Amino acid sequence: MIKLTYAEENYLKAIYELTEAGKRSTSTNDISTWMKIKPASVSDMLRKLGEKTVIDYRKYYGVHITEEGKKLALRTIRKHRLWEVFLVEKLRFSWDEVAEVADELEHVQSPTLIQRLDEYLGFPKFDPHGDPIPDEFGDVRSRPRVPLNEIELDGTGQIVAVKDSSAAFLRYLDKVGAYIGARIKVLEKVEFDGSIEILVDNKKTIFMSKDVAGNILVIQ
Amino acid sequence: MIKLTYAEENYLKAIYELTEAGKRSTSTNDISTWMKIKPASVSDMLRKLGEKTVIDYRKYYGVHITEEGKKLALRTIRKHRLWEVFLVEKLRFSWDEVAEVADELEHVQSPTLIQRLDEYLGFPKFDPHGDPIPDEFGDVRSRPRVPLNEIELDGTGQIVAVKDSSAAFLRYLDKVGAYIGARIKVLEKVEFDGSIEILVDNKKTIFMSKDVAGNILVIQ
DNA sequence: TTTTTATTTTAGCCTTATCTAAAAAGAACA
DNA sequence: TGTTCTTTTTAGATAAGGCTAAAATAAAAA
Repeated sequence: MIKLTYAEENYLKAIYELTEAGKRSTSTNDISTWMKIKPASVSDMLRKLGEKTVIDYRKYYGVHITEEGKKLALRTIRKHRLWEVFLVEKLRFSWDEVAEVADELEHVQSPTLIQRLDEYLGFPKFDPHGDPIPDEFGDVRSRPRVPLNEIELDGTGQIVAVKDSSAAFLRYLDKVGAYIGARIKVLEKVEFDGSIEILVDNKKTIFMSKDVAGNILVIQ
Repeated sequence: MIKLTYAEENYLKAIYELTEAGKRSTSTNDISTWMKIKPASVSDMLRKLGEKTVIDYRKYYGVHITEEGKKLALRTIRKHRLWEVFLVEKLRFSWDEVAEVADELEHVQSPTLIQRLDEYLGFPKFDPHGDPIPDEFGDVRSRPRVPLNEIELDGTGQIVAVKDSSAAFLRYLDKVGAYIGARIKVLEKVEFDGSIEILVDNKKTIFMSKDVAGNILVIQ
């Protein structure tokens, strides 16, 4: 059985997240930027993760995650997202405050704890940001998600996630009244700048730039 | 503001626990045995904790905890015991399974998290083992606790804690029907071996050796 | 194809926290 | 008061995970 340290778990999670977004590999520099750790340190860690066979690592040619690595990364992500649900639903955290605390909680080692937490929360399928929670076997039931700016005029959908999940952006969304789970309808699409007007939950209209809309993911 | 590492927090908690039991100081060897860490490592850590002014440390003469240290230790203990309550009351852990998981959870750094957890649990005053939970200022409202074997014949009381909280001992107690919170009455005290017979919750009688009774703490 | 630039890796250093082996200090006893 | 035994500390090693500076490699430009 492969054992990972706290730091190794963080790297593997980062690599999974960076490679899941379509690309199949990622680079030392990307990981360095994402994790705010110097490239030299990243190189060294990639060597170690390669030796533990959770990634495929060819010097100078980037990183692919292995099946074994994917399983371990998903286990961490599952824990992270379950804790986020707990923080928001049970402890009244707002959805832009949970990431930091969940980053610590996700490393607590106890299969029973996670099983029980999952059960206690009613086996949630999505975290407060709308990201899917892998099941205990690492399976993710994901629905196709489309950036809001790509929805056609009069098209409807439900906000399920954001691409940029910075606290600032999440606060902005809360402020204007867009939140995960909101039902939306596209009322207008402005040709020349790509900005749009949407109706939220059949009661409130919001105007947003193309950039903002591009950061919001919906299912139809 | 004094910052402690994960390991330093563990040492300080151990020192607090070892010195709270009446004694005002503890030794390198005691800490070593308690924490299962070699004396040489303990010595080194005591030097560091001394420099951080959370303990008074004079080489070869044992350790006293300072006021500052006591405050920090109580903060960790508060977190540990709140998590224990959570695990037992919300996640159906049995009270002999929680220590290990709580030892990890107690190091999560987030004042908000602990405040909210406390509130969510209804501001409990005692953990599942009957030990008091310090409030956010480090105040402990503790009642005088007496070993069960010291209660006089026909005396009554309530089980609030155990001295030896090993999983084996806790399971044994559960099995015979003695649990934290149980109301007890001493029905008989056998002179020659110190064993006793008690009535639990006015319905069940239990016979126990002096050793077992000495490990059970009650309030009168 | 050569040169320049950008990326990545290696080498060497630091800190934390552990260990073992050896030395030092204190306690117990003759 | 020495001598022996126990406890504690120091010295030096190791492993993890970070850093900076320098070297190596790949990619881009001339």
